[in-house]
Amino acid sequence: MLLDVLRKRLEAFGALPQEDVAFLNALSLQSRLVKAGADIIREGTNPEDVHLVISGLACRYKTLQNGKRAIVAYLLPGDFCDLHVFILQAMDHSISALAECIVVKLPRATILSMLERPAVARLLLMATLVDEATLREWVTNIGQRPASERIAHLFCELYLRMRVIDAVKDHTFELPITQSELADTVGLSIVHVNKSLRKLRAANAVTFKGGRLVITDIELLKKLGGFKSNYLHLDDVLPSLVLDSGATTRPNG
Amino acid sequence: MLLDVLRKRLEAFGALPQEDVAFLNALSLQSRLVKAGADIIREGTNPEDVHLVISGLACRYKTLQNGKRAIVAYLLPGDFCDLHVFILQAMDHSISALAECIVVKLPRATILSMLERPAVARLLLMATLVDEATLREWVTNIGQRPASERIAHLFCELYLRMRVIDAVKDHTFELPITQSELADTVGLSIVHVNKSLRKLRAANAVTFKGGRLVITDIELLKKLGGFKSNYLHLDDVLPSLVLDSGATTRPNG
DNA sequence: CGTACTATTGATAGATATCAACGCTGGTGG
DNA sequence: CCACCAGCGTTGATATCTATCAATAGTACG
Repeated sequence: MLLDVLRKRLEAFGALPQEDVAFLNALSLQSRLVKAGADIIREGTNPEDVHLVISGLACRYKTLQNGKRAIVAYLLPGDFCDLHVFILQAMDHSISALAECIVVKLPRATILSMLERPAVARLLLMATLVDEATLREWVTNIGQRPASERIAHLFCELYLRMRVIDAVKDHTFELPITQSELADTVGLSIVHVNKSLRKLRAANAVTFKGGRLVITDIELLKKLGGFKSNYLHLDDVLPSLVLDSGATTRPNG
Repeated sequence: MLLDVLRKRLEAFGALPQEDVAFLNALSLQSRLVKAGADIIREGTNPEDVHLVISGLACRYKTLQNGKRAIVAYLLPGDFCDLHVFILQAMDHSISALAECIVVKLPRATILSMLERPAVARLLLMATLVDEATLREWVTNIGQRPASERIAHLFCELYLRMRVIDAVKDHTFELPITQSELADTVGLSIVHVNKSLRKLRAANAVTFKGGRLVITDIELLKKLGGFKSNYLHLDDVLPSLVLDSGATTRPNG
């Protein structure tokens, strides 16, 4: 089912009643294929439907008057693009596909029927609040950490988020972005990102190459990035995710 | 009434029915005085009540393992500290009073009764979404703009937010923070903040001294900071706030 | 086989941080 | 009342970090 990925994402925060799962499965969906590099939603518009990423990778971004671009969030499978169209008038940022994406369009009526289900509504709200917490962490990361640590922290976060949706295999996951996009994410120049990545690789922490991230030593990476996972609020539900899964043995992990 | 400031904040996004205003006025409130520098809520706790700032100035902040501090939001009168305690288990950041604050404690039951009123619930959700949009803007600001522009942008934002709660008199408002706190907000060193402030003053854009901000030329300040107010989503409701109020004439403003 | 885009590297320039010193202010205790 | 102290603001000198520039190479793609 297309919405499996949404269920997986929501259940990371808490179990979902069987009837709600059935409800999700019964929805008829209209999906759309978006090519890498294409915009899914553009700033200034007010989308008619709500968009949900099913596969691929997308990002929220802002373009500055000086021509620079800031990537302010990554959207993984199961993430909503624009759940706020109900409340706010116009998009204050754009959303673009970093890799080819499958996106489903959920009519507003569908969303409203989802919100009528308390368990679903609660988990949706929770996901929104975690998005906000993640932004606070990004402000902290970009504002206070030097280049290599900044990148290490981002990689830790993405690693955990990818694990939630079962996208990590053998300490490796697809991260189909260029160094240029990474630079726009962490607020560094391309060249400096390149050199910082080399440092992280030399430290035997992580290798990023060809749109693929190989975590060599997650504990080291966490230490380098000063990473604490509490802001993702997975602790209570999925303690196994919070603890490391690396080569080091952790029987209760 | 203590909650006047909340009403003012909410009505910045849309009118509130008379009966909802009456409802707010009828609430019995327990207020608390917090000294400057004291924590209102600390990371790791799960507050019993929801806190709302009535007067003064507070901030959300995070402390890093390397001892640095990041200020990730300012809380003005009418802002909630921890509306998310219903959903998330523990605070992932702390909240501290920058100046002496009056804070009211709203029992969870009170919040629930507020959420039962559609107009109030809608405006609360809207305020939450604007908080998130503001964080995206901060990520952009800190990540992409050089020092002076970064500070100019922050000042523009605070100027608009202060106007919403009628805290701007004569192009001037109280901003009771130190340069050190400003540095932790924009991700710069104290010394560099000091020098950047001097530049902004020399440009005749803004003067920050003694916890007070005097806007000399708001249009210039906006230009320096590359400021676009759309992310605050005041456009539809309070267009007069969005356009300039400065010496330059703008007949259709 | 060009033509982009991406990655990489070294050299240099520019921005920001750190260090150090000083003055100012408000409070505090003698 | 005065001496002292702590926090804040200010300034200049220096160190470090990061950006920019330039060149090269690899890769995908038409």
